[in-house]
Amino acid sequence: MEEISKSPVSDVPTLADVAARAGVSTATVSRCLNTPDRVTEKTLKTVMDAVNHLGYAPNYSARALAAGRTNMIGAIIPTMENAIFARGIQAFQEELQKNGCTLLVASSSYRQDLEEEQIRTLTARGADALLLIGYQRDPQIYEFLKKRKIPAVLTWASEPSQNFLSVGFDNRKAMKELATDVIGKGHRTIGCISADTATNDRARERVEGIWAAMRDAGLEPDTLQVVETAYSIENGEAAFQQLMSGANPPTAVMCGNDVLAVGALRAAADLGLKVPDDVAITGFDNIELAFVAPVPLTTVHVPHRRMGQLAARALIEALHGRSPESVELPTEVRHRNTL
Amino acid sequence: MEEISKSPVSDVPTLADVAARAGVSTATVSRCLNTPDRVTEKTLKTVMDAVNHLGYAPNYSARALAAGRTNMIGAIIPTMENAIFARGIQAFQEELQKNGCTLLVASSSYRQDLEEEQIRTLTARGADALLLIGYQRDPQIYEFLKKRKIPAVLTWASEPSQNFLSVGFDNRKAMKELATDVIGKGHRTIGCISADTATNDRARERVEGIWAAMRDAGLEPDTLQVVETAYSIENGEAAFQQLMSGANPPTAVMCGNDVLAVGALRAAADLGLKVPDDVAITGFDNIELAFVAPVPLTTVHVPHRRMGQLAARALIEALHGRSPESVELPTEVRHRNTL
DNA sequence: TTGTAGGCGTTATCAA
DNA sequence: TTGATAACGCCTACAA
Repeated sequence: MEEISKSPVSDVPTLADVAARAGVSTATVSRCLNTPDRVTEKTLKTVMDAVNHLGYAPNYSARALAAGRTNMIGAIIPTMENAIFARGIQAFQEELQKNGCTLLVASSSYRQDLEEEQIRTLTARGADALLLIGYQRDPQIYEFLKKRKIPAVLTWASEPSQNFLSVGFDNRKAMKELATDVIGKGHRTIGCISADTATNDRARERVEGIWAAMRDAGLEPDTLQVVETAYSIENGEAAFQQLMSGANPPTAVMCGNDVLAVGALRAAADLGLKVPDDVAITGFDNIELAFVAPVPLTTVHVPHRRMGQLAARALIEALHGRSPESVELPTEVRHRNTL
Repeated sequence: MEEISKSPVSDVPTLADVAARAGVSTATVSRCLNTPDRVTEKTLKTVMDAVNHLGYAPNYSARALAAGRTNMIGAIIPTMENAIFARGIQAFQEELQKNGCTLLVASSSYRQDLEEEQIRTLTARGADALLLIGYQRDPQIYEFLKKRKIPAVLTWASEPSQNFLSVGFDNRKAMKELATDVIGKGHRTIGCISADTATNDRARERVEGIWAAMRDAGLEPDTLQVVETAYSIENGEAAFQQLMSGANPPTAVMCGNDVLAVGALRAAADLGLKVPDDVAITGFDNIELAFVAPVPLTTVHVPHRRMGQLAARALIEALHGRSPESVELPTEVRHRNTL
């Protein structure tokens, strides 16, 4: 990595320039910009005229340094590639913007070590607050954030201990509800395609939700055939094939998300299996893919946009020194044609 | 919008703290961090020990203020909601990260006025460089960037005049190629569902590509039936219905992107039309949706990830004071089952 | 190789 | 209501 050198500074106007032109002090200009009510209407006008004339825009680095606050909020998400997080983050960003904050993003590629690195990077960059996905991470990270007094909101999950601010939903409950429906349809041999349950709390809770439903129905949870794989259509296909070629192929395959489910759907078609007659398949998230799929997917609807919006509000609240409450959003089984 | 007040500053270590602990000056610490080669191995070790012990992390606001550079690069995209931009932006971010830069994002909701506002915001926030989508915008913006000496790369398009740095592809050529195939299949009555051609250069060029192919084939371009609408599956459905209920329903409907095409596909199914027998439908972008669609979509493949990566590199080059060349990436018609 | 010291553009405290 | 002025944390000539 080489040094980046900046070309000779272009002369962008500063507070001092505005002050000079308006014939006031820089302090007054600053007030006009930040607390207009603490200034005479007349001086305000004079100053704003100067601002407009010069095309002045504040230097946020300087402002951040002086004020100890950047108005930037960071979000670290596993990936930007699929619609799962995109919708929520889009809403998050819109809400931030309404409140004068800018979004700083980083992606962790579903890796905990990278996430930790990103957290340090974004905080060093001055992120005033952070949006994180899920709750499972090294306790040191939480200590770090606490020590630095950086509010964080955990999303796409409901933090069980309630020790942290979270705006999300109960993955376990949501999946249990769907699993109960699956079992209600008479399925007794069930398969599951999941993301890595060791590091991904959302994935783990979803699997646990299936187990819970099985127990409630008097089924032996151990009979759930779980295949763990990374989220992608291709992996969903492979996992489905693996499940169906086993000794005791499931009659229903519950997938950790819609992307995997679409893969399963394709694999089923390749195997000549009719969905849902030969095999039932379910998803999770209710992204576009779900209702555009070859067979419209029965899945769990998650209020992504609302979650992003509320997460932003919670963080803004926290930055205002208030103590926002965690919120658990409702999810809802969306019945379509694969169950 | 209310003031955000920060809680009493948590004591995060500063350069001075490190210097004190290592028994050197702040200048030396700064050198250890930025130009390790200009420092004794011994002092480097002493200093780095202190850094680690204190858990020091640089304050980027201060650094930015002093150095006149933030190492943040902004991207303003029409929307983060769908996969069209997500894949490219993800790659862009990954490449930035490799080079020590952080991504700042804003979305313009496909509105030129908002985009302009975002450009000003991100530059005020200190973005060293910018990624923009398309090339059509108020010339004043380009002047503004030039005056501020902020490198910008135009993407998802090839800037025709070659006056600006761009890393993208030729929308016109790409769509012309696809249209030529459509015509080659014998279609003479063609429809087109496009985004707003007045403000969206990519959309406009794609339509022009169809016209060009028609002219080459001796067809009258005016006979192309164009419906303009915002990108969404629902709008694609509505537009398709509108086209098919016209006096002279097309036998082929070329869509401005895959999202619209999927909508068209659904509408066709609702109307009881077989694709491609009764009507051909094409997309653009080749996002996941395209090959998962009820009928796998014939579309134009765009190298999104490569584009994002090269755009990042171009910007980094520019920040190093070099003059990167624009690059036009090849696209390629992906034949599947809807034509 | 290292230290000194000025300055980057704002904010915010304190007087006036 | 306004104006001086001291931070804010770091970088970088310039000296030593």
